[in-house]
Amino acid sequence: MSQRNTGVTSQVVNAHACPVREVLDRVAGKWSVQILVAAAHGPIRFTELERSIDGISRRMLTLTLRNLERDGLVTRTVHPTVPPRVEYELTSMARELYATLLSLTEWAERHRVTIAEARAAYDAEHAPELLDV
Amino acid sequence: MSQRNTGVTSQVVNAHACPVREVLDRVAGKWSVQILVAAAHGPIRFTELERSIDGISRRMLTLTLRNLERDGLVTRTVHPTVPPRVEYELTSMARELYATLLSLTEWAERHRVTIAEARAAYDAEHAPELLDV
DNA sequence: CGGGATCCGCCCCGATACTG
DNA sequence: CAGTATCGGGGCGGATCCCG
Repeated sequence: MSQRNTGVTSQVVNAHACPVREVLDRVAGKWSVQILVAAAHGPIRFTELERSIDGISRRMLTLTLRNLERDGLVTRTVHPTVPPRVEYELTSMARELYATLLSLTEWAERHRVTIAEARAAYDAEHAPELLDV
Repeated sequence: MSQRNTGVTSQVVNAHACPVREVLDRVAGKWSVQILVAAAHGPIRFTELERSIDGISRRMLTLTLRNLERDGLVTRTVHPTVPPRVEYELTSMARELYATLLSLTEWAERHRVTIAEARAAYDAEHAPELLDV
């Protein structure tokens, strides 16, 4: 099967499942969201993305951009100038998605502390048994 | 460092980054969302989850539930009856998250066709070069 | 400048078997 | 019924080098 790999396992299998997975398969990659954020305010060049994201490798930047382009979330425009100039821009579809992600951001910030506490409590409850005795 | 693995790489590194990643790290797992969906309407037993999700292994069901529990998204209640009876239930925090996921669902369904077309176009444009010559 | 190609480690997840 | 333990594959992502 000549199906390309987009980032998270199995497109085919989960197709029938809830559509949320479709979104997640597209956005759950380690860098996808940060790229969308960085490109949210207008066209941006490859190197600008590379510097603004911090920690990303050229490889992953390229791969993630390709996947986003493939899914119609970003457009890639090549300006055939002497030093090559490539600009990436969000599609309207991607800008809608970006807006939607904001409600997730909200949720995360509202419950960030609670989650941290829940983790600490869980770890305190389950880890010591290994060291204690 | 005794930090547990929750599903998607690096908690520490991305802590400073956008909080969306925090949510995704928690939900991007292959089964997390389906479990949240299955448990959305009320307490549900382990085996009920296992049967209602279809395709999930006992192992992954357990692991994903543990992570959700650790993050405070589900509660685990053990009834010490003769055949053991364990019920999982969403916390209010998780129900809020579930509601938020609905806007993602919407987005996915609105653009599902467009995305599929974008993919087909991209693949048609980039794949043939390998076979053609 | 904007990539592509390759090698490799790590973690996610599946399959199977065993337990209280 | 509700898990745990172990083995193993696959793919995501990092590092490095090379190209037009």
